[in-house]
Amino acid sequence: VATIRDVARAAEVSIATVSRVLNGSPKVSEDTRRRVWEVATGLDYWPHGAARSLTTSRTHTLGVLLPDLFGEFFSEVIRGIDSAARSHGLQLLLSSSHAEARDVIAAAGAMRGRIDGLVVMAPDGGTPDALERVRQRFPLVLLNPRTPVEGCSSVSIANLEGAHAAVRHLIALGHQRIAIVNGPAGNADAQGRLAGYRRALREAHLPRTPELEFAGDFTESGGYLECARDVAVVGFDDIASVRYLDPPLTTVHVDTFELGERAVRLLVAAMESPSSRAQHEVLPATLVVRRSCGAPAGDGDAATLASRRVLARGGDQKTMQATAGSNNARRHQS
Amino acid sequence: VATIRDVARAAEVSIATVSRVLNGSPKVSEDTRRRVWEVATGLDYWPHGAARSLTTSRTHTLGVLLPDLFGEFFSEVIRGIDSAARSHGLQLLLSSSHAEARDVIAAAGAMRGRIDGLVVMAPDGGTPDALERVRQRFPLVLLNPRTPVEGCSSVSIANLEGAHAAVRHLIALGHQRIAIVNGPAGNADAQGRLAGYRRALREAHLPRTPELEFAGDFTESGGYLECARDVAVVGFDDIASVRYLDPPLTTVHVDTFELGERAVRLLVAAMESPSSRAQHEVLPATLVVRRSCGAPAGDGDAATLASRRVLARGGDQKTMQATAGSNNARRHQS
DNA sequence: TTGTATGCGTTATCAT
DNA sequence: ATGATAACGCATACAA
Repeated sequence: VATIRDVARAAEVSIATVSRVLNGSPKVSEDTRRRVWEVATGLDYWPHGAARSLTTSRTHTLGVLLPDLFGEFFSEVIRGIDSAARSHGLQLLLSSSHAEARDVIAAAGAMRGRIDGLVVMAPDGGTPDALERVRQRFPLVLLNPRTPVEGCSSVSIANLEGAHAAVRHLIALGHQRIAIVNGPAGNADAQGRLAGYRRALREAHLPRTPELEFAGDFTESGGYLECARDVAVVGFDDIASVRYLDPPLTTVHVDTFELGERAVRLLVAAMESPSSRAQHEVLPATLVVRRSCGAPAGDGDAATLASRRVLARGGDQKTMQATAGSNNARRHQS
Repeated sequence: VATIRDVARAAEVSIATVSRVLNGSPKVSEDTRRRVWEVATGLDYWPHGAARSLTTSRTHTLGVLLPDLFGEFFSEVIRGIDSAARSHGLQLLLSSSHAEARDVIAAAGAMRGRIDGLVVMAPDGGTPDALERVRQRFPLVLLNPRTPVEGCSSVSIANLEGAHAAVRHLIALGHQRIAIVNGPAGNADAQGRLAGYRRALREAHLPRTPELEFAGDFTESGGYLECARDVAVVGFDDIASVRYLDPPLTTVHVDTFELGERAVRLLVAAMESPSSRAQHEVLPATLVVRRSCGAPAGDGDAATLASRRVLARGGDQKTMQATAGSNNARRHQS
């Protein structure tokens, strides 16, 4: 509970001098510097953050707004954000569960004067000009934005390309009836993936079947499909646990950790030179072939059989599944 | 960038009146109240958090110190913390990667003046009197403390009881050689689990075999065991993904979400009445029997066989595995 | 009901 | 090299 004034009194100097010592100003005699340090540690003095940032108008803190915290996807995003922030000596002010635009505004408003910049993962509903109001308060970086915001850096996922590669893979394996279990229609990721899915079908001259386009909710249970036939499955995001499924899930891999890391890098850049132009980075989404579409090594029947169980259990958080009915008449009973 | 003064000027009142309106003071005429509100929203005025908390000495923010952010365990803890905090209108200042005592001190110090209370999950090394220095700054709650701190609420996991139940289960199934893949020796969780493990052995009059007590690191790879025999496996923590393993993992279940939730509840209680006595809650750890120790329904052989694969892939974050060589001479080749 | 003035704990701009 | 002192943006006790 000691303030800078207490230290000054005890060290018999002015508070200005104490401040100089604490901030490592060179214009202090070695003698008093030592004395002040001793007194400060003796009183166990801790500077008051709010007071400090009131004068400096810097908080050394980054705000983070997420729609949710559930599951390995967000977990890794935060870890990436934290890692990058920490390497810049920045703390994290976290706030989640922002479904609507005015939630975002409210949360950002509560952060006014407490952060130097903000990372926002906008919710499905999209936040049209709401983000514009935020942007003129502090530097802003968007994570996977539904639509770009003027003068605002962003980093997003190559959803279209990822889904495209996934469906092409299934087609190459000989599948013809290919379904997509997607996210909500308004969701930016979902839209990109749907576009990739459709493009791949188009390129292969396969018909587009509305009944095979499911608008899920990115949850595990959302991945359930009522289907009694064997299917090949490919997921999206490659969260850690899917490789332990049986069979290991073939997925589109996205480096979620890096997603968060990059956002912070862009944010720091924007903070350091506010005049610099906004940058838009896109994280690659690459196909990782494991065994849920049939084993590469030839024991395809067993793998295909097993893949049915994976599907029945549902997918994973933030997971898109492109499914295909086997047209090779491989049928088994587990 | 509008301050309270700008609003006051534009509304032709004093800043005191603006402050009153913003904070919902009743002693304001309905007329001026409306006018101030209009001007404030017109100027898109956002109160400055640091300034506000400098005068009120309240921040509406909780600090959270964790040793790490990796995996489903911490993910759920944070989610629980966030959920409870949000229900109290509190924000979260997050900081992770605190291995040593002085890391904790440093992180807590950086939070001085920015938080109203602190939740700390102390690292393995333990933080003897370091936490004492923290405690006299703001209300403090410990998550799974290695050793209790005077006047400091805590919530921990019934590690001993959980491990005890797990080992008893294995013994009841007829296993005699039971190993434990644990965490670091200094870790509080690890110590409790080891005690429970040993007690169960003792009660069953089974010999204690030092070679079967492995000090792992709570990571997935740490769960690897070089063993060519079939084993039954039981994990600890019951993170979401283990039920999707094949066979589904029998584990000691801990409500990790609630762990975080409770910590915040205790913290809020301590914040509201600083004079109240410290409370120590213990979260139950109950055995959930799935199939990794043999199927309850009788197809034990197949399940035991499959369980070997689970072990070979390693356990999970924050997972203890009690493993047992089958003494029933059930041997299979996968 | 409203305004004035003081203080919250720092940093920074002046002097000295 | 050091010390007054004025901000920083706001809340509040006290006056009016």
